[in-house]
Amino acid sequence: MSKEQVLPQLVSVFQHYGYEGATLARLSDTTGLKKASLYHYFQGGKEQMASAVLEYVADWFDKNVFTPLQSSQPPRERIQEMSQGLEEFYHSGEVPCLLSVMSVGEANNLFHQQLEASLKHWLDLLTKVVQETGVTADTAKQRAEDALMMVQGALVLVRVTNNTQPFKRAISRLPKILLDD
Amino acid sequence: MSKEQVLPQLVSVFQHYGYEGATLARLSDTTGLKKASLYHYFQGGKEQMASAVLEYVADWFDKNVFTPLQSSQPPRERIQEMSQGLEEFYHSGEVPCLLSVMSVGEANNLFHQQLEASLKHWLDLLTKVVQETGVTADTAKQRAEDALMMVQGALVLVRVTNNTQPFKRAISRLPKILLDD
DNA sequence: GTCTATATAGGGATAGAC
DNA sequence: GTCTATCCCTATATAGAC
Repeated sequence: MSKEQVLPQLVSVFQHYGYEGATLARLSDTTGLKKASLYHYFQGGKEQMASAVLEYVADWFDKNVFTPLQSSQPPRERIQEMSQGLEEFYHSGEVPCLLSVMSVGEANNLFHQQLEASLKHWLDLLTKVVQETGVTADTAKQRAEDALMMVQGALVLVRVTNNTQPFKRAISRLPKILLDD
Repeated sequence: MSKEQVLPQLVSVFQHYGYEGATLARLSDTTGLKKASLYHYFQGGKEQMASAVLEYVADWFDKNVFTPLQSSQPPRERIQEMSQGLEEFYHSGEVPCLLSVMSVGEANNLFHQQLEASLKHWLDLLTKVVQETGVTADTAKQRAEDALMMVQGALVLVRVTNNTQPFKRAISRLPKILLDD
């Protein structure tokens, strides 16, 4: 068993239970590793596990969402690829967003910098893509913000209503929001 | 000291720390009442406190957001009044949304019905208002969903970026989203 | 109605055997 | 590298005095 094998399982627990709800007992049950074994991989304990989880997800986004956004294709195609990455990650919204659950309570103090950096990076890249279509920097930034709000809001709606349609629709409307079709 | 006096303080703790993060110690510190005194008001303990908090907020929304939405004024004015209620409640997004923080982990099991009912009620009322402007039921529902996504997403963005502008802009754009200006 | 004191369980974390 | 056993602290909850 390696760190890379347990991390996705830890990710899932933190996504679904949040930082305080992600108890060592649950992390242990999910991974099949006893608490002491988890401490073998993460000497910093739960806090380090959460930090590693955020880093893991940030890397995943880099590869599957941010890199496509920076490709040499036309804006519309890049946005399309981003959408595919989002659908793959959030599974139509069935998977809660780490950004949202980790920005609460104690966790928000511990990881605020990591969270803010990730979000701002995403916002910056999106803004640049939109700007390439010829709009002003301000307009581009607002559209990028609108797009992220839509995605984040959709994730909340899906969680509460147990209905994945809002997420699917939000994703499908990203091109319209960003490119003003 | 009465239940009505402590409830707003409990609301604040649950909003900022979530269900698992809202420890009795924090609830005690915030209210100035010792734990045993909190149990005097809420014999069902923390679970009942959370439930009462959700009910309190639902009542507040009924009075300050939902009732205005059902007035005899034209749709635009009613939406304007809803926006004022939202601004008052969320303080430009500085106050996290209970719907979002309570739909995580254990709390999501305990309170899912209450949360879903509140959200669906809001969605229904908004849909009706939009429908009065002459659009189809489907279009009205989609716009209502868009509006709520925008608000919820804005609250996440504000929490993570420590910048209230997205929320203010989201609120100001509600008429456009709902009435398609 | 509010308190101190206390009971009981669960949380995070560590020691040390294998 | 994984485990059992254990430590200490915090969390929820209760008993009973004032």
